[in-house]
Amino acid sequence: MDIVDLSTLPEQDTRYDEFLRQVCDKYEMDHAAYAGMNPAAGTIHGHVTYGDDWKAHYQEQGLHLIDPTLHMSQRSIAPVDWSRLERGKDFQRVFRDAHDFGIPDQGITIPVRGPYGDIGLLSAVRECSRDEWKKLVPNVISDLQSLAVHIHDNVMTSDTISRMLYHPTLSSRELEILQWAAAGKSQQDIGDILSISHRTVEVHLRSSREKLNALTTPQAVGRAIGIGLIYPG
Amino acid sequence: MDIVDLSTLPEQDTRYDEFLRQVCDKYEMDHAAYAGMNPAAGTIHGHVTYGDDWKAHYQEQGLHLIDPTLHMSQRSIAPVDWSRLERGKDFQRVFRDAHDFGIPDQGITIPVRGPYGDIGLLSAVRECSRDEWKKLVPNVISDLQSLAVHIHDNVMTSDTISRMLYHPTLSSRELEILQWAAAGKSQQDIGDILSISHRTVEVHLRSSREKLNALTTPQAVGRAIGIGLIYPG
DNA sequence: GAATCTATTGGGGGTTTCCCGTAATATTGG
DNA sequence: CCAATATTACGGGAAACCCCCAATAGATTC
Repeated sequence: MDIVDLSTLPEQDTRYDEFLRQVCDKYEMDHAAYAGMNPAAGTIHGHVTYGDDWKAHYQEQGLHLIDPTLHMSQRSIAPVDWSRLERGKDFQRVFRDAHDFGIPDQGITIPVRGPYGDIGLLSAVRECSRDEWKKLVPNVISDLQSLAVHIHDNVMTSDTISRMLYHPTLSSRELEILQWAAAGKSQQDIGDILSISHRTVEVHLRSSREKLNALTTPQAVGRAIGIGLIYPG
Repeated sequence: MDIVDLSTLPEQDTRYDEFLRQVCDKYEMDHAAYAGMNPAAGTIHGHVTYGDDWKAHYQEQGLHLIDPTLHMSQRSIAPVDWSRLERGKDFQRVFRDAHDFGIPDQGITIPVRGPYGDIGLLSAVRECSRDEWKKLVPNVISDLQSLAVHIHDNVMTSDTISRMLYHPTLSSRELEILQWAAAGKSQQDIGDILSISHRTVEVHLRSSREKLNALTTPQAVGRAIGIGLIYPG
């Protein structure tokens, strides 16, 4: 999964970066970041107010693969305060590096999910005392929640992103066969059910995997269910 | 997809209903409703401040199958103001019935999604002039957004729901391995990751299949995601 | 009409999964 | 405490799956 820095795209205007800077100003944050991803499409894209040096380092090192703020937020419904993250190996790695670039480990990430498996993460960080932080968060969390929805909604409906996060369109045959696979049928079974060769079934499963960016059929079934394309058998 | 009225469950406390009533009071709404659904698991459950007569009518007529507020919100990231709904056949049907029970067609629904394909919808309605409504919404939308996340997070992590979605108990090892399978890893990969033999991995997958009553691993992954034991990789 | 996409079937061959065993340790219940 | 059950672990062999290739027919698009 590669990172795409949207600010480097020629056709991309800078309103998102400005938007994030305004968020910082208004809510007394040092930095703000938005990351959008679609596991099914295998994409990550982001806007940040961090310096270019940190952005470069983050991408070069592939820190997005281990970043605990991303991992945790992807599995949460509610906002995640970074103080609640596990202080594991990955945490040490990412935040030690971040510290070198002057980025604090005090922050919050708000996850927003769309209907196609897309996830938007709005993060805000601030270097200050623990007490100060604990007073600040309750006052801004509600607004940040709304802003997170707003920015993710905008990003997902913009042409630039929808081209990148194209949600997979499986053919009716592919969906039909994937649905039978989710129902526990073997390729041979499905072939018998649909009166086609099990070879053909395998072809459709393969194209389904490719479209869903899945390595295996179990993963494809999981993705398809997560997106709502099929139902659990 | 059947509806489950959580308030009728004996072991269910009434804090959600109280919560909704407080939302009404604080934000000057006539009624508030929360609906949680998991298309993957095929369940809908809800709390409402509407009268029992409307609840009964809604369930008897199966209005949830055509309710445009549900349909629209399921596909939206941002809150949906009911004034933006298409005035189609289904709309007429549902809101004509609702009107007979004293429920206005002026409202807003806020969708929240969790990592398992679960969707929470917080709706609030108020009978008032269009102008009044347009002034009210911007003032409360941010708070309602937060509340929607809060209530959905609570419902999804509550024991009540997990008891309703029949829950096989998979061992931590089985869940761990099933999660990796959902992430597209092969048995060999998983064995390497966990430093065990790929044979052992297969045994855990087999017992997972048995517990989930699944014939194949893709089906087991689908079931586990539908139940919320693991998340789509 | 040509190009493109989808659905279909097939061969050959390597890889993975699955079912059959065995067995040590852990946990639970009488 | 001991017995029953569950969990963890490993291996051989058969079955299923997955990937490479090619080929035909129908529908859609340009």
